[in-house]
Amino acid sequence: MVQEEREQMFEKPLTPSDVGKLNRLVIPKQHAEKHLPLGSDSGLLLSFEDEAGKAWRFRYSYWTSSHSYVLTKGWSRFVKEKRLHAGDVVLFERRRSAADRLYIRWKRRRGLLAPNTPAAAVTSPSPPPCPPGTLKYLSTSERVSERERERESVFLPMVRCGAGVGDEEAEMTRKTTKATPATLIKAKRVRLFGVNLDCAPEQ
Amino acid sequence: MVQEEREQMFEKPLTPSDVGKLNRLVIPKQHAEKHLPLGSDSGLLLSFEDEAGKAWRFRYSYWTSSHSYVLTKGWSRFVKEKRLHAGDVVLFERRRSAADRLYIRWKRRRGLLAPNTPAAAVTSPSPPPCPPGTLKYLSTSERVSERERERESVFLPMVRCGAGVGDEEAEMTRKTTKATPATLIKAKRVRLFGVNLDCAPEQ
DNA sequence: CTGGACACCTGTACA
DNA sequence: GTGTACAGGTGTCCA
Repeated sequence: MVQEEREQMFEKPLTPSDVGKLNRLVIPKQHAEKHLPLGSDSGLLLSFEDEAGKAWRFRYSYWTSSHSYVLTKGWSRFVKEKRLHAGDVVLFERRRSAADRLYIRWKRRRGLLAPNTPAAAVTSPSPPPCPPGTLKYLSTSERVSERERERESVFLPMVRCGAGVGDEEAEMTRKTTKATPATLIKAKRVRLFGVNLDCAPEQ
Repeated sequence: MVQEEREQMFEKPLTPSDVGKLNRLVIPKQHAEKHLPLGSDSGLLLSFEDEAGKAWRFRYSYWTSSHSYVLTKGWSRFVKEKRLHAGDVVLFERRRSAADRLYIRWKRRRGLLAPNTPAAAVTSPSPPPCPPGTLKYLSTSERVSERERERESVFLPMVRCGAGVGDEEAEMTRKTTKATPATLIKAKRVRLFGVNLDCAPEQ
């Protein structure tokens, strides 16, 4: 795959609620306001590309009741397909040369006993459905029902995932990206990150 | 009371959600589209008469997201006053000679052990607030709040209802009523069931 | 401030 | 496999 220069916007370690029945991801306010300005809109559809080139559309909005920015619609499908769990980390990136291209990546939670060991983390680019080399126990509630396994092929409660390993461990730079200040978002054409985007305004 | 010839449009066994906190009744699509055409309107106020002659106005609308027809505004008050529970059945009728006259009736759920026993069902016509001869325990969540008792007078957790019994068991014919095909609904004056109605368009 | 109304959303069942 | 129906939810608005 061609090397595209991307820069990380932010990352978030997933909470139990982020991967639970609430079907939403809370985006820390600081990151949301710096990188994903909502403007005056109540909601917005954003498209992120995963490591396989698959597009993921998420509804992005602000919940006044909880004063938080959230990804709602579409998020639960992502959680399911990627088999994300609490502690796993999602990373949001954008292409440096074209800020309208958004990317989403993920990595397994670092081992609790070796938090600084790079090898302890498994990232998304490999086989997305199941991280390689990990021994994972799926509780009954986590098991994928037979009827909607989508593209998965392993559904045993205890599965040993494929041997494919070796992935560039994303550099976890904490440096804040030099983001364009929040721009007013209107209708279909949106100026985001200083770039005009075609975002479908809801309804 | 004078014998008015009515015909049943449809009936629906209430689900827990229909009588719960969602404050809405889902009307099965087949029945909605056959008997309650919405036309191009997003919402409509329909007035139904109960067995006591009391008028009940419900907001009737279509939820595009779930592709379902629903009664919303006013429905929860009906559920409360009639003490409806999951499994109870609501019946929607119209007068044969004047299709603009809509009626709503209800009956208690049939006993699970004697599903074909007419006496096992209690219907609406008697004392509307509480079916006669029944000993009913209201859980805290079912209790009517002091603030919106409206016309009710009994609010004890455990109440023994009046002695009035004996009601004609409504014939549960499954025959589909020969309904007028959906007619375009516009503004205040509406053609419904082949009859012009004055329905207040919302907003 | 609270509850009702409202317009969304989703998992499941099923044809 | 895909789409439809709907039971069961959500946050937001507003009286």
